[in-house]
Amino acid sequence: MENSQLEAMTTPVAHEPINRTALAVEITNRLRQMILEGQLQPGEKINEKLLTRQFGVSRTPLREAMKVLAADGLLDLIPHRGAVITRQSTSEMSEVFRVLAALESLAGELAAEQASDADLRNIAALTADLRQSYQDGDRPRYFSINQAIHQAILTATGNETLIRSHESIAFRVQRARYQANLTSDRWRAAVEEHEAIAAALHARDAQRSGQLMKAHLLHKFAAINMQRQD
Amino acid sequence: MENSQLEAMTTPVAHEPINRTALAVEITNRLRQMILEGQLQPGEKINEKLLTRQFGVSRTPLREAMKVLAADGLLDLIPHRGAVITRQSTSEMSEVFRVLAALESLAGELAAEQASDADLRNIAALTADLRQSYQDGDRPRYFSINQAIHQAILTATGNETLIRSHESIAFRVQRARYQANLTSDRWRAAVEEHEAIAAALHARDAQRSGQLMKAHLLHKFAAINMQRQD
DNA sequence: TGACAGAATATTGAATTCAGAATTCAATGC
DNA sequence: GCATTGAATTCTGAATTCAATATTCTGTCA
Repeated sequence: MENSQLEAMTTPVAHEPINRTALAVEITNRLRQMILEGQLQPGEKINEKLLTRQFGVSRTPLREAMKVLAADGLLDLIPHRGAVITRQSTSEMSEVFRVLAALESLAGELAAEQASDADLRNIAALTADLRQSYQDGDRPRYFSINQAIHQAILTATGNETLIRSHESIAFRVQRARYQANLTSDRWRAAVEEHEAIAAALHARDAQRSGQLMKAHLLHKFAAINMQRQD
Repeated sequence: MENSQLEAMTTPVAHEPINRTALAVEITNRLRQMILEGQLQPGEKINEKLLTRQFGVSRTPLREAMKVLAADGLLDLIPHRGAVITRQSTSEMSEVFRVLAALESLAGELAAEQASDADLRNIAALTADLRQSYQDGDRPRYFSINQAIHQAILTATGNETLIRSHESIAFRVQRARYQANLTSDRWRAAVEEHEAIAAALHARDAQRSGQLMKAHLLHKFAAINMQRQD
């Protein structure tokens, strides 16, 4: 994948052997990952003792991570009773997707205005890869590229605030179990939507790009929601 | 130990007792308030020792609060070098307002669809109060009602996710709002915009309501931005 | 004087300890 | 048998301690 741009951005100074970077941040990311990947199930209680053993750290950084994830809405902190992974009802999912659609719509608008030509070429290339992965029936690769495209559009806006707030909300619907199901119809439609978005961006049509992004997100929600009815 | 005596001596003012059951949350809120009110200036470094004395707590809950506020974008954590209050450049303000405008636009749409009749009556009443405060030239009251209206519209959407993410972003420009003055022209225009929004909500015109909210926010930013040029 | 090395000090990050609240579980009475 | 009480245990929240890093201070030498 074309990560060279991203990597360049995240390297301000040379030092920092990864292991040394703030333990609490590392724990926050790993714990978040565990939740997103479904290793920790919604409704499940966090076992501090177990996790500190797994991570090989004390409770202090773990608890800091928990506070952060709670602020992000991934955990519910119950006073004197611990933390539980937040449950996601369909209505909450609907809430999240409305907000996400608004943010990605804005991203579409801003990207059409602000993206560099290189950004657009990158997005176009990724979109071609996306179709290829669809034609190959390679789901893991498809999801990975799909995420990379959304990320690339966000990044191309140059709006750090948008990127960050999108990230903190998107986390909540990126849990692994939602990716498992993708009907063949929806898959094809999603690829076409992405191609339309790439075209709108190429044409620098902010309004259309924004509308397409919004629709894309709402369709995605509709598809997931459909599955969940089973 | 003798800590209580020491604290009593070194603590400038007698603070109200802190709710022990939610100390970390309490500290998070107080620290956030201090940043928003400008008691801690952008660019300023957090002095842990001083703050723990002021709050009468140990470093543990304070540091947890710092982590949360950093995740919210109010602080920058620099490894082994402490935390500094994030600066607000005009370009960052611009970023924030774009995002805020997108979120409030969504709030306008959703409120037009979802608000109860009681919600709408409440918003209409507040809008009338807003005009009154404008005619009275009562700025503090105007700001207070203005904020109440935005809050009421958000609340009327019933979308908790929207409310929370709006809140965390709005925090960041409330710092500017404390200082922001209001020209007489902008003041009148703002009142009229609010009346138009209330009318669109009353008509349950989601699209129009959303558009008006977006425009209102962007106008507000333009006004603040104008001031800052001086 | 001013630049530098290295010691002294202060600050940060994380582990450990301590206090208090919640949960478990056994004993008692009905 | 079942509910209730209260001690034992476990867990959570916060303070304290300890280790690592950064900063300041001081003395030396050019």
